[in-house]
Amino acid sequence: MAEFLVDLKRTHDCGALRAGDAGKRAVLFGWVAARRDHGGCVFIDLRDRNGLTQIVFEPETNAAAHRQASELRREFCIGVAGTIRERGGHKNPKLPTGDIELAADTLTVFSVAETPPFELSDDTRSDEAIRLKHRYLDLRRPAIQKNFIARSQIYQTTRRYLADNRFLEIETPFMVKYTPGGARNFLVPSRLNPGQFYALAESPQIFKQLFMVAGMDRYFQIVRCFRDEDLRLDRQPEFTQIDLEMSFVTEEDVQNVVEGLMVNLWKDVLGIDIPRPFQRLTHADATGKYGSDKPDLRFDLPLCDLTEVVKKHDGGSVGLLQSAVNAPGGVVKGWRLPAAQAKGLSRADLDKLEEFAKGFGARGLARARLGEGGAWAQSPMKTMTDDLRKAINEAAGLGDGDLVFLQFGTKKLVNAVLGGLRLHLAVKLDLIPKDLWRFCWITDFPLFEASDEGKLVAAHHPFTSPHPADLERLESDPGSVRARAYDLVLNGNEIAGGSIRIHQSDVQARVFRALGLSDEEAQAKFGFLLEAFKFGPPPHGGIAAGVDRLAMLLCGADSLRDVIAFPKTQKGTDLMTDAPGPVARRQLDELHIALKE
RNA sequence: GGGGUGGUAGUUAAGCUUGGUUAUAACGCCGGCCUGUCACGCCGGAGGCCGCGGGUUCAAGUCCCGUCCACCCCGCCA
Repeated sequence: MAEFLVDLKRTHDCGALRAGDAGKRAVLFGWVAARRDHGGCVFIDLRDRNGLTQIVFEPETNAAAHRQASELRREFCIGVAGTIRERGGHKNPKLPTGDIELAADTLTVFSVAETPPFELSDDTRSDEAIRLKHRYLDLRRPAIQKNFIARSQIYQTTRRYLADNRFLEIETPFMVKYTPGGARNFLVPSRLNPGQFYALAESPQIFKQLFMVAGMDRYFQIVRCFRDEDLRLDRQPEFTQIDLEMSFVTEEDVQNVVEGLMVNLWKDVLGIDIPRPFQRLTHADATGKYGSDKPDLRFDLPLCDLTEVVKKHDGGSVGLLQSAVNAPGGVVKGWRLPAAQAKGLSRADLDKLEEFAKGFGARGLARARLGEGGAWAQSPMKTMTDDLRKAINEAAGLGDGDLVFLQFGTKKLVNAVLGGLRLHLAVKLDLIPKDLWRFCWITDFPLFEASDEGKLVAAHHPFTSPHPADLERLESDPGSVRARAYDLVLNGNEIAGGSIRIHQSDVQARVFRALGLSDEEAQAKFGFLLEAFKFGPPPHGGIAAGVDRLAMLLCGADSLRDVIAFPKTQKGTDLMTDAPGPVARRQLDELHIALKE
């Protein structure tokens, strides 16, 4: 008797067979996706990662196999052998293999399966927690498998494209020295060095710059990074980046390489041609017009700066506006929602939006609906002078039935609220066109931003090169200095970020000083890099792109978790393995760690 | 650290506003029938610590307090 795997080798996968194969013998392996037992004959939908093939067991073909088939259940792993047959009048146009079926004469059950804990269909509505607990089953779903097939293509395309462009793939350590600043690090205790810790690398930043010092010229790596920060829909504590660095380049050179990569990815994964060059927006324009440094450009609806108008009218008798524009750095901005869209919002909806605004730390959300002759209805700012109201109507281009939202305060808050509102309502009112890929480079980021304590911190990282034209203001007006940094934004998602680095030690010293870092501190934190830069560093720059986010967008997935094989929950746990978990006291002792009582 | 949503058979949900007989349905599961289904169909059946702990009450899935878990957002993510 012929034995499966030994004599009966797999001849086709479950998505391969077509009408032209009729009459051939075939051996298929896979999982039982569905069973339809008619008593007289038994149909099995056999599934593997390539598709579904209908298997039919009939008593006249092989009575024993037919009997055996009625014992099959969902998710049994089986092998079948038989003859491929055209289905005649019973074709299934919904299946690529629907013209044929395999009339099985031989069946083996490799393993049985318990009833799955959730429905394994593509459109399963089962709670994600239970699917994560049995992730290996969730990963059997064709819709999920499709994501990982696409993700694999992303790796293939990236390696081919970057190799073609003379990049070397070189690895960097995950276990590194802790350097302060930036994301919180996961720490790894050192058994051999009591009281000492490694950090898991949040990025290969410093190492890749050292590759440039070493003359590697062009480096890339598809690399895991670790950040111990709170999770989001689009943020996991360990994530993958396409990290690259190039010597003797300007920002345009780096951007060209990345644009080429994106064009190749969209072509290979989706078969879509993305036009080049990508749009470019300065950071000032992006935050000014859209209130965000990662604007979704699939729709416009820009914000409008009303600071000067309000100033000119001295607050228009509205005390809050008056004090807002008189405060240092205070701005007033508005956002117009045209009448056609605004009519979809009831008064109760607007009240809910106020709660939404408060979520960003706003004290409220002033809004008005334009009525007859530019009058404001449903507005809390009753005391506003007609002059200011008219001036705002004109500045914001307000017409009959339009809604206008006003926000005042610090630039950061105003942009967060109105930019957030713009996005929130676009989703709610379905204003975002589908199947649109709006890539955009955000350029000219500020080099520094103010920390909570009012100190300057690096907006990107401390090795980012200042804009040469702004160098002279590094000491006198550091807040105005632009960085040679750039982000690639796609449909409102930051998918890559990078910069031209500092390679002159005098400039680096001035940046450290601006950051309030003494020579000793700089030496203690980044001494090895500064030391390396004494030995002829080339001008260089690079970028890192988030593979998980790219995969999410390319797959049309709603969540990063749908494109990561074994993702963490929002609390950073793994529901399948139950990580993180406690360890024995003995292990802690070995690591020289004492638990706080 | 803050705000919000949810947790009821294996799964997905209803019931909770207004406490009151045996907690309801669909899918799945088990048994029977069925030779052309493909979300097969028909008949029958089993399946529940209503997340957990406390409280109020004659009585709690339902009201109150606490807690755990999952998800979304803000802060955070150089």
